Amino acid sequence: MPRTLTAEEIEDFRDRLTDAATRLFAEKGRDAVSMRELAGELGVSPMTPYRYFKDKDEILAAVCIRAFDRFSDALETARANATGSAMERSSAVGNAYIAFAFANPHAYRLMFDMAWGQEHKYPDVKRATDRARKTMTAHLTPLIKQGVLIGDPQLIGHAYWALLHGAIELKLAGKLTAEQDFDAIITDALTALTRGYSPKD
Amino acid sequence: MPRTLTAEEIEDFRDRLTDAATRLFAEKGRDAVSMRELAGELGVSPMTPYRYFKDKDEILAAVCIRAFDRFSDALETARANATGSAMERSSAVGNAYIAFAFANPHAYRLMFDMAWGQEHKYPDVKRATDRARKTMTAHLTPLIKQGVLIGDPQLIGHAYWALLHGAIELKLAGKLTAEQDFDAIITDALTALTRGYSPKD
DNA sequence: GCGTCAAAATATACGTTGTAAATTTATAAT
DNA sequence: ATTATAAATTTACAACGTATATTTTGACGC
Repeated sequence: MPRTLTAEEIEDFRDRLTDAATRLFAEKGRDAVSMRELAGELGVSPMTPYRYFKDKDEILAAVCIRAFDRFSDALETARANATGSAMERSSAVGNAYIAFAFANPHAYRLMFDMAWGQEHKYPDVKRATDRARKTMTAHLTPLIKQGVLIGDPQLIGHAYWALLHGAIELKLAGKLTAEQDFDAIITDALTALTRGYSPKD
Repeated sequence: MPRTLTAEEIEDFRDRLTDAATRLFAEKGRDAVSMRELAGELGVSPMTPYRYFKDKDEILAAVCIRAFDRFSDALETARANATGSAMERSSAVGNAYIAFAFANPHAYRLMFDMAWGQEHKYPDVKRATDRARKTMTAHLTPLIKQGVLIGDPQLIGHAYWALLHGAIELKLAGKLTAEQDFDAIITDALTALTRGYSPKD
């Protein structure tokens, strides 16, 4: 009988390949990295990755999931380390969101490019997304409980999410010029949105 | 002496090819349409488009510019046809924005995918973007003049832009589930943002 | 009208891609 | 040691964008 790969060996290979893919995608973008280059990075022949991943998309999905998890980690850490009022701690989460996106633009883009209407193919992507969603909305509950913000936490969370995501995408896509400064826009818009969700006066 | 193409003939071919590309990209997405298929659509050999466009990216840029122009047209038409208060007419522009994005998801994505940090290569893309930017902010000026909204029109315009764009991208990327309904989110968020930019009570 | 010359169009070809299929290598059980 | 087979590699293929080579075409001087 031949040697068979253990679950740990499989997991280890997948991890190493996902790490390499994450690094290379971050440097050059998704389409600029070939399967051959990816395999070469691990010192194996071009077809070996296909024993561990169905195809390139599945590797992409793994990178996407990892990115979402690092993202969630970053937000949770930011919140855990933040001090001050509930509002200040929530701001720290927002800042961490922005910092992650600009520190990892390719990964950030991949997180929202994966699937495009076929996310059902990779349920783990959905799981990672849902974790991030919870992370992004959880910190709002205290604010609403305290009456600092008024409304449905889910709706408020997604409003902030959409605003941050949109501003970041505009910036990454080069749609904001020097005059349309990202920091000025996001500061102003976050202030307005927060004011809109605040109680009267 | 051989026959040489007139400026109109060149323009005509470019138009026809851009139209075909727009249609095919809309159906199948950018990467699913090959140069060979594109040429076949016009009944010419695979290399003929290269006499009229430098490469596939330049065709993409042309499609992107056309999309931005149709987009600007749609917003301007919506505003021109809208009746009621300045606020109601601005809402019509927002609705037209959303309608365009969901009616032309691939074109919409292409508008914000083009370039990614190398938009300087296609100055016409920037021109088309700037027209859209003006269209999106122009209708806010009356609102500010009337005191319905308070703030810098550029900043307010980009806040709405970011919010709409972000929510649309989240929806198109499949990040909003049934429970996280797009209409509920965008309605709530737009209301809050508008309230945030409104004078005190 | 006819050969001529260059623009326009096409045909061919190349390197690269993702990956299917065929082949080789390596190892656990007999 | 032989054998069976998982794992890895090699080979191969179709499709891609496009560079280069070739053919077609039509306006000009004669």
